[in-house]
Amino acid sequence: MRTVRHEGCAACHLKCDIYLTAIEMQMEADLEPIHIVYKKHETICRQKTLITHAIVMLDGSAKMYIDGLNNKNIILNILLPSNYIGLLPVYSIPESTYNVAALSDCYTCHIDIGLISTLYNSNQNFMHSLNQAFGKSVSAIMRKLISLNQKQIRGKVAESLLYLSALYDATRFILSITRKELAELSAISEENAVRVLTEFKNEGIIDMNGKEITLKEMGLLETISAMG
Amino acid sequence: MRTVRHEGCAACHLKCDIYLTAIEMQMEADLEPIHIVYKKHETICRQKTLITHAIVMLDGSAKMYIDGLNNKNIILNILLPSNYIGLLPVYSIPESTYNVAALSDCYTCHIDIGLISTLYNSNQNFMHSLNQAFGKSVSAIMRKLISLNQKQIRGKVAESLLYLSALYDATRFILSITRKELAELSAISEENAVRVLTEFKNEGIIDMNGKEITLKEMGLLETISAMG
DNA sequence: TAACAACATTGATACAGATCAACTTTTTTG
DNA sequence: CAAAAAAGTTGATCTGTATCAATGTTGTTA
Repeated sequence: MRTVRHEGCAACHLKCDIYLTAIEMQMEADLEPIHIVYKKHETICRQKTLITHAIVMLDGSAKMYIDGLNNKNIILNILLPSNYIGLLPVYSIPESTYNVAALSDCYTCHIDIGLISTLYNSNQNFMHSLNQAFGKSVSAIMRKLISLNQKQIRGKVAESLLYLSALYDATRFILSITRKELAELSAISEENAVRVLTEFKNEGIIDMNGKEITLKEMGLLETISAMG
Repeated sequence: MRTVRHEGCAACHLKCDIYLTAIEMQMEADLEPIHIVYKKHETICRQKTLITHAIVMLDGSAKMYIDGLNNKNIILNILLPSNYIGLLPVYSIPESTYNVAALSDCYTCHIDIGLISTLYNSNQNFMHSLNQAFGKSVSAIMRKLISLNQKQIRGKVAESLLYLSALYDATRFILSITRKELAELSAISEENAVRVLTEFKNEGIIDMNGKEITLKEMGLLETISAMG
């Protein structure tokens, strides 16, 4: 982890609503953003700790996950640039309900949560954009509740592959996560994640060598995911 | 289902924030509340349908649940008087992500969602109270995600019993749900729900005859729930 | 670049929980 | 109030998935 002095924040301007809103409200001087670089594997946010800053992803990718019972975590989603971390206090949740860890080196910008709340309360557009993001994550979690509970492993893996495909907006992509993490994203064991991948490969549904994966039969994957 | 003409709404005044806020904002005249009585088993809110009104529970109890894959639903929680249904549009989710069905005859009050949004936008206290409720439900769902995924059946049933105990604020209560619904609340099969209940009874952890349940060893139940 | 750690893969085994089946009890309703 | 439907119960069986074990591969670092 490396703290970088704020120098203009060109990146933030491009990647986050907070800046635009602060400027609009003539509160840019209050921002005092802190840029922090996290190395791969470092923890960016720890479950059950007090949230003092909202964090904007500027570069890199990270996993959002919750602690499971026997060291078995569940990955909720993958965070990419312009995603926010730590908005929960706006909704009266002072402590984080999830962890975030860097999947690659991550450039982030931290902004005092009190200022976020002020902007939220005084700017309706900003409020709506945060509410929308929050609302989306709620419906996403509900979907996940169903799939993790009722789909079997092939359906879960298919869903994860489709999720990653949508995330990278490509049917051929380099897996940014390990097999173990793919398993955590699907809430199954690592061994079964591998097994299903090879099954899919043998069935011609995907191509795979190492970290590079190509989804060949999107329709089939969607069926497998939907049927469970 | 029976629609009742609005006559003063004394019950609503007592049971909901919306009224107090509307009065404060001098918008009481805009409320146009509709009182609807649902009979046991009737659907109050259907997943994937457009939400036009917020609904306040005035009397009775209902289950909030999501459609599973093979007609296997998951009950998220039980709703009691003063609980709200259908606030999602405030967070830019136009369609319901869940169903609500009456567990007993339910007296409800429907209020146009547009008015709720207006109140939300113009009154910070109201906004905070809705945000707080929304935030709480998010953390509750996250907890459920873990428990439904990683606990085994004894842990799940113990958790459900503790949930009901907290809900009714009593260690001895009449189960308002069937065994099948207890199973859906725990995301296990009906048969296993019954089996675990009899196990708990034989082990002296609970007392049970028919619908009446007494939690005798709260500490033990908490351990079982926490351990999985 | 050698040594070690992390990651990936495959097969064999064990087990928790779903499903099936048969039956009893309670509740609903014509 | 009788008949039918819904709810509750128990045992036997089946199956999907976790776990264990062994081994290969890739990546990291001293």
